[in-house]
Amino acid sequence: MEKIRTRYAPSPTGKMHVGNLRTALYEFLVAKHAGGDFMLRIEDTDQERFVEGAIDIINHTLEQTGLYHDEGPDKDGGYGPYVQSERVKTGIYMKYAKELVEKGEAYYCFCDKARLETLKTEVVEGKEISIYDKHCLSLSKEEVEANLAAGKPFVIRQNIPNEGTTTFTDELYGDITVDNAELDDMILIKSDGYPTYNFANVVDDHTMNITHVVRGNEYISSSPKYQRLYDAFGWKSPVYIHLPLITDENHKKLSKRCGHSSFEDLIEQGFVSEAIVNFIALLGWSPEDNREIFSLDELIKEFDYHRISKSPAVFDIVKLRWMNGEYLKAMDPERFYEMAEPFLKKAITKDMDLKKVAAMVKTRIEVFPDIEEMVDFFNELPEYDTEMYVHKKMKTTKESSLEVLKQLLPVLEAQDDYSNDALYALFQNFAAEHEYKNGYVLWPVRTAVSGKQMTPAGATEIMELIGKEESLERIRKGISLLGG
RNA sequence: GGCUCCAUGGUCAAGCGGUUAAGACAUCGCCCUUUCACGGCGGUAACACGGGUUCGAUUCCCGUUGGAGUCACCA
Repeated sequence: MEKIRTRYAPSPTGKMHVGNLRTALYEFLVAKHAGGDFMLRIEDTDQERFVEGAIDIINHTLEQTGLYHDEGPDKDGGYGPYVQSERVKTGIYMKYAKELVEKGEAYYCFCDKARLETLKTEVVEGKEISIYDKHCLSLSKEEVEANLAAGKPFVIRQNIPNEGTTTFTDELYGDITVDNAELDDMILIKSDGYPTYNFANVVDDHTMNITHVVRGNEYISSSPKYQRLYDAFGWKSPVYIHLPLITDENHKKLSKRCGHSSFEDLIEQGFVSEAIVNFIALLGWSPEDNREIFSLDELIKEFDYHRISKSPAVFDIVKLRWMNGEYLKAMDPERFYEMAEPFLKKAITKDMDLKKVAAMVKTRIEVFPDIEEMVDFFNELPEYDTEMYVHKKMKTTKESSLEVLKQLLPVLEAQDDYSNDALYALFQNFAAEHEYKNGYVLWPVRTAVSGKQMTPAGATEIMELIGKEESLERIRKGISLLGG
């Protein structure tokens, strides 16, 4: 059995789209599950769309997500170069294109833009549709030579017959057959001498010995053309695995507009890479059991590509948030603190034990930016409505709260130990003495001391953190707000 | 519009001829609790429709409808 080789072949055009990341992940998983090799190849044949720094983003993202490659621009495995613009220089694409021309499977085309324009007839949803009319196929060898000699710009097109059908096989979708008449004579070599993606992809996958081609569903309709290329060369076609699309909540292809379409967006929004990887792994694939939390290593172990589904999946950010929360809860406290620190410092400028605050918040947030709103009251008592003192279950009212707070004030003033335990004991005693329920006294205290409807901690923990002076001040403020 | 693909709750999804049609997120309720959250328990909620095939269809076939993708000198 030959060793499985997959490749991730991104174009350096900007951020890492989550769809692309999922493709990379599945390619990685398909290879690694079978002990195969995962390769990185940069497809930069479109100089116009090239974005400076995009290759760094690709490398950085792969590193951050743990999708290490066995071969790539930085790791020669004997199949290099691994960047298409460098491969162009070796003449490989032109060589193979000419081979096709000789076989009659491709031909030179000298049609200019203006003529091509006239071929565009139908306009559907703003898109012009055209099929090349094989005009240049009828050129004689002499005419072609003459044009070439005259330095006339040319492209090389694939020659697809108008009759018959073409079939290719996808591992998931089975056999897919289309009429050849539907297939356009696509351009293999552009007038700038660069190959198109369509051509370079086939040539490279074959020459780099790729066994499994894993790619997005959007390529399914051009796959028959690639199949014809393999057949024309007499090459064995790879195993195709087309992945279902990832869509937004409107079931449309994920776009930049939705704000969380790229890995970078997600990281910026406070998600951790492990959670992102875990989540997108489950977008279009499910394990045999009901497990949902997977490390990358566990995914490698469990990933059977036959269980990839065929229907598109909505990218549900709400579920991602939940999953991220699960990762945060399970995270090593040290690492959590490190990552939470910037957000804590943004909300709390006073001197305070931030590690304790971090611990409070760890099990209650889903993404890091949640922290700010949750802890800002530590820094400064917010304006609040005295209605918050009213709690049905605790049986507190504004009046009862005022009463309790007033009774408590001297006791708290006399208290020097403001540790959580000591304070809690104090409140319990106080409650017992006055035959109050715990909540009856703790609710107003917590409200006074936090000014918030909900807090990541109880009254006593809050008081321990802000200290005696600040606690007393806030309670006095409460008393005065309540009219006492 | 042509072609291709897809179709189980709001979402991710299991199922691969006979099931009370799993599970997770979300949602709702209860419990726990010094509030909220966490956690625990429970509830609501799905096989798009119509024909076949079959003793029996969510499952197989055909059609309808719906959705998506694609139709570049972009990938």
